Amino acid sequence: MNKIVLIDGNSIANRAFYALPPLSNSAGMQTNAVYGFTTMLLRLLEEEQPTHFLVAFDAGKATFRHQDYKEYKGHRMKTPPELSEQFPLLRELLDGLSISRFELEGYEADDIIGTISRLAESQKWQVLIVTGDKDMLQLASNQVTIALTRKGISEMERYGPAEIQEKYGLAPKQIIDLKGLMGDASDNIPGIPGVGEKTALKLLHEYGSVEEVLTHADSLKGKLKERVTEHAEDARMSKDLATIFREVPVELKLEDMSYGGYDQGAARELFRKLEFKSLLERLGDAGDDAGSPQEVESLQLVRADVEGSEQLESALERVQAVHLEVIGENPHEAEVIGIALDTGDAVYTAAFDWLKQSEQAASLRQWLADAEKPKHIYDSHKAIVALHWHGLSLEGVAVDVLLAGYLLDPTQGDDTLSGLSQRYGTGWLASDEEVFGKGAKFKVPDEAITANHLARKARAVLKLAPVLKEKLEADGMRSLLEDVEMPLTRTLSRMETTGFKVDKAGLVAYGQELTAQLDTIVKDIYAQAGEEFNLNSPKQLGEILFEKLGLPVVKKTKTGYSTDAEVLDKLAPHHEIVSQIVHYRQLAKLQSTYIEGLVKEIREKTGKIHTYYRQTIAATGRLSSQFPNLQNIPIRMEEGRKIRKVFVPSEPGWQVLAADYSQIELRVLAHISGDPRLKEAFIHDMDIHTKTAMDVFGVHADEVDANMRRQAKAVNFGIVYGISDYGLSQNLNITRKEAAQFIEQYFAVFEGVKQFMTDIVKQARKDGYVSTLLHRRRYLPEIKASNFNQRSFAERTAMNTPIQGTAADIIKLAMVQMEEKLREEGLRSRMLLQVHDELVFEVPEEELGIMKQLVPQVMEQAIELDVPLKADVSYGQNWYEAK
DNA sequence: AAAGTCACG
DNA sequence: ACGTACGTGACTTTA
Repeated sequence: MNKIVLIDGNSIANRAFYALPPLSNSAGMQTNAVYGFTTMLLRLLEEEQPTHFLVAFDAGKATFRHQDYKEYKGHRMKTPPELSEQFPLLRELLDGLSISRFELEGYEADDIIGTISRLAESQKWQVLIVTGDKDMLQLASNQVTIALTRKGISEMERYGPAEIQEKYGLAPKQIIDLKGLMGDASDNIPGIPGVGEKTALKLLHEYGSVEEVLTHADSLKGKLKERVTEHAEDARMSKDLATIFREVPVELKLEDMSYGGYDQGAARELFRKLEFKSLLERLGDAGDDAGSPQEVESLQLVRADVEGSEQLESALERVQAVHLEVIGENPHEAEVIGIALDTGDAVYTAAFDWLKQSEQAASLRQWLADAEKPKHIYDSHKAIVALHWHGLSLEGVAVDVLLAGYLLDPTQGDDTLSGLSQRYGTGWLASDEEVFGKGAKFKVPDEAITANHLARKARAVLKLAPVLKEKLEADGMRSLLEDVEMPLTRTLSRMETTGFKVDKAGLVAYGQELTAQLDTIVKDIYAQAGEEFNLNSPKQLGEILFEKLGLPVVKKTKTGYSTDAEVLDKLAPHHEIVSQIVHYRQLAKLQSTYIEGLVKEIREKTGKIHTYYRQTIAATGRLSSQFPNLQNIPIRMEEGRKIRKVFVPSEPGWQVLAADYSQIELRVLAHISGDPRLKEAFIHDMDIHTKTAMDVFGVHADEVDANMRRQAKAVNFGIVYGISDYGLSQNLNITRKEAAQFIEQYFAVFEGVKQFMTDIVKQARKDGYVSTLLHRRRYLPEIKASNFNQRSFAERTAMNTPIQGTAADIIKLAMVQMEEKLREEGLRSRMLLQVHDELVFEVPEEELGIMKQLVPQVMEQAIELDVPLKADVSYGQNWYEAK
């Protein structure tokens, strides 16, 4: 069957113009409307596969409508020149892509489209009209669908008669009556004053048409009756104006609109001229056509939920890759919309509802949950968590290509499936952004399009898995993936779905205390400032401090005065207000992030907070925590630390148990550097900062005062961070010279550490990367930069990453082993959190004895180093007490 | 969306 | 001479 796509050229160009940033070519000519138009064209060509295609434009200023009503479109703003000068380009583009276009003096694009759609309908063609103009809905029929752009242009909503009925309760024809009653300010169509969409719909639902409404004007009440009677003529005229004229003398024949694809060479030349880089890439510039979207391999696609559940059942044993489409960032509240399974021969797709509920999907659900059925996947973590909340489980992950990609290069920018496919050359895959849109424009497209995209994702996973696995093997990270990261995914999922019980009332009560305190402080600050201002605005605060009160400017930011804690600290002696501001900042932080923020994250049903750990974010191999971040709950200041009191066990009589590694990073450093003195210190389990002070200052233990220990501690931090005299001087508030001396003294004593630092930088320069104990890698291309800053940064990173990363490796090992132990021993205790060097559990009373012995033991024995690892354990009624 | 700030290890 | 300590996430204001 023939299918024609009709585009309302002016409408779409307008939308694109206003929706997109003002992109321009090197000649300074704005091209955003053409660009937006082009991406839409390409998408329609690909997704609709039309046999015919036409773009209609408005022509001339006056149309037949102006003869009836001079003010028609009277108030409309002039088309800005930045847009009107894009129309010639647009025409050129359409010609270049062999897409027919049409315009006719005296008629608008919608009249042309109305006429052509009528002709196409009479030939029993399928018609898709693309526009931003709701008036066009009047053309909808069984054969004619209207795609309305929403907000931008990437999002389209399709309307047939059924959708119009659903949305307005009207037949397509009645759209004209709707407009007749309510008018249209943008076209300067009056309608009946005071009648908006609500009233108009009510009237139409009752009487059906403008004429009938007018006939029954007498039975209306009050003001409405008055208005309808008075403006009857306006209504009739408005309806006329809104009626699309479907008898335009279009000399073009339907056959003239046939579309048979475009010439790639011509398109390339056009895109080059217009400087559409991303579109050129899609075409595969530089003569490389392999990855262009027009030439993707065809897939044998079976919609298991609608046509082939039996086929799938018999194919299940051969499925190699699975893709679950999870919508949303937070898997604890995410929607799963569909699944795709790839055997290598065919891809089977299904809507999630079917997977979740259909009897036909029972064997598929079993297969998903079967640890003995290996399956490749992208982001098993997200899938496992999202599925959990729907009562489904996923086991038997063979290769998680997201994890594999992360290990191969944790700092690569784009770790989406599409990005990985491109990087590893396994074929072109549309990005989710292209298919779904992003931000406010995000929308799940039609089922067919979605199924296709999901299928292609499953295929992308299938192709990537062996490639990435081989690379991992070559780089010595197969075990890191299979024995650490993938098992950890399951452990994390369990921790997250278990969640941490929170005393909501306690949180709210503390919030009220803070509100009262904040109130007082704010008033005080305003009084001292002599005016009220937005304390949360660094800009306004800066004006008060540095202009009104004349305090010295310590530091500037890109945009103005700096007012951060360090600056305020220096300003404190100058004015009383400063310490108040510091206090305000502290409490405001608690209130917004840790009271209000956390309250929002408590699940109604369970009274728990479920964080989501991200396993593929940190460049060093650490985890990160989101929604909410439970790795940065206050502890350093007592006021903040109190927050931890609301984190309680989920069962009565249970306790919170926490165990943290003592000095794990310096112990790791002792191990990998082999420095004898550092090793010695840990073998004798000495206080490392005191020991450092003794060695650096050359004094006895009893001669180390608090200040010396503090300075030594800062030096140790500096060592771990990749030391620089400048950084240390900043931290200790001393001169760079003094800092440099400290460092020199340190290196004189800890020669092994010094050696390690120089070696690791050399190695990074030679190999281009540094590694952790478990062979985790981080590439540091900037280690060769000529820019001092870039290079220095890379050098510090080279020193820090093996330390921080190895510590991350170790606690990951401990977590996996801990989970195993709990299962083996049949313990009911549950692991809840990881905070980089700390694990938190909830423990039944009767397991307290075993757990306070077992947890540190597992942590300490997770791996054997040249120095002992040490973990301290504590427990209490809540997280605060476990200190 | 970026910048500034601050919470944690 | 150069001028930053390493790694994260959340909130608020502002452009």
